[in-house]
Amino acid sequence: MTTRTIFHLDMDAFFVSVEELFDPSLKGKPVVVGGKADQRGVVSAASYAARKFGVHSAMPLRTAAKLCPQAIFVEGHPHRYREVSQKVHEVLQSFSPVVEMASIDEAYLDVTGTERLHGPPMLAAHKLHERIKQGTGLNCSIGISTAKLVSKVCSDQAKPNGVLWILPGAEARFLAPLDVRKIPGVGKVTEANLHKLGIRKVGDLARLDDSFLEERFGKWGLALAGKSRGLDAGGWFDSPIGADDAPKSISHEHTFDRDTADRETLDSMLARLTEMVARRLREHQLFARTVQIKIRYTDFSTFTRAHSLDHASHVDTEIVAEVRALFERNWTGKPIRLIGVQVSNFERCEGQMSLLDQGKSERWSKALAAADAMRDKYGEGSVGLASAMRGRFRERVHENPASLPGKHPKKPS
DNA sequence: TCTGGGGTCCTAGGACCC
DNA sequence: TCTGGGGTCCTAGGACCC
Repeated sequence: MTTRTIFHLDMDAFFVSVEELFDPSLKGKPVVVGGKADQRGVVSAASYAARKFGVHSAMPLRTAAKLCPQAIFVEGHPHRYREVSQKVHEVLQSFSPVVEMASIDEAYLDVTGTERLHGPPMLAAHKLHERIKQGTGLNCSIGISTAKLVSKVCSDQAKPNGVLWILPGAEARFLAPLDVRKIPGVGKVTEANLHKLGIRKVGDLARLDDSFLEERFGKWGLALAGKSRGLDAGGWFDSPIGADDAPKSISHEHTFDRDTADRETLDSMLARLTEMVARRLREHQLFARTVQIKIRYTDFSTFTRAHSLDHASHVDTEIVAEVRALFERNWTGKPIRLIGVQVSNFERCEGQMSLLDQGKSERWSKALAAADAMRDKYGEGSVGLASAMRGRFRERVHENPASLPGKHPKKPS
């Protein structure tokens, strides 16, 4: 096997940079994307100016507001992020055919054997960097090595706006002095567990016996041993770039502004979330067998309850019936902070339906396609199951009484 | 400091089957 | 009468990532 050359490209402060693209006055200022300063929620992204105050992603918005009161808080524009991400993807595809978007703002490229086209790795990376800048107006960082994992760590070390190349054979030496937390997959919990064993640096990890790690951390420990030596060992990192992008689950969830035990509010939210989930199933031409709900109470205790249907479905009414049954059986009646709906266990099929069901489902498919088209044209709120609609109107009334026709006092003119 | 939303992968026990 | 062993599916929970 020849050595591979893997690029990992990561956009710098992606959400913030896109916001700056649309509003250049934000440039250089402390900007926080994720919501208003007093909202329930967490920071999605923070500008480098905001990070100086200790603000970072996943931090509660209210905490960020305390650390940096002068920060500009913006809700964010997911649609714009997707659009720019698509542009990045196009630039990458024009550069190399073997591309995998790992998330909205990062990608892997296998550029093995492109030397004649692009030159040696460092030159190729600078070329790519320039093309991304030209195509999107944004900065990125690029890590280069023989393995996905090392390249990812590399691009992180290269930030902001840099390129870093680890020569073949130097992987372990590069990783050794870094904190174990730098290894993708090692989070708070694993870090703490490793610290308890006196393991702080990747080098400490690399020196241990595989068997020791496997004993303590199972299958994962074995992968960890490989990772610490710069190998794409175990799980996702093992897979070639550009493999299998079919979703394995689809979900939507919602955290209420204030915890609620109101039947109707909860019911309509469940219906709405189910509609969104079912719609995306149809977009992917998938049928789901397993339906799951999620409930989080005021004290943050969180429960999931799942049930598998006897046949796979992507029909709103079928899924919502199961969602309601699960909710009915498992809600304690206490106020709820968050509810969610998830489907999984997908089938791509038309198969195993009775003729009667087929007729029924054909009619349904047509009706649902029409509803989907309506939503595309007039927005997500235009069509819905009856109870989801009730919830929507209630909310509109709540927000803005004047928006409902009839029953409201005439505006003074 | 009071904790979003969308995902992936792993573990583990019990059911069920051969 | 006291109890196998492997494989797979289902369900619940948890760590982690962006």
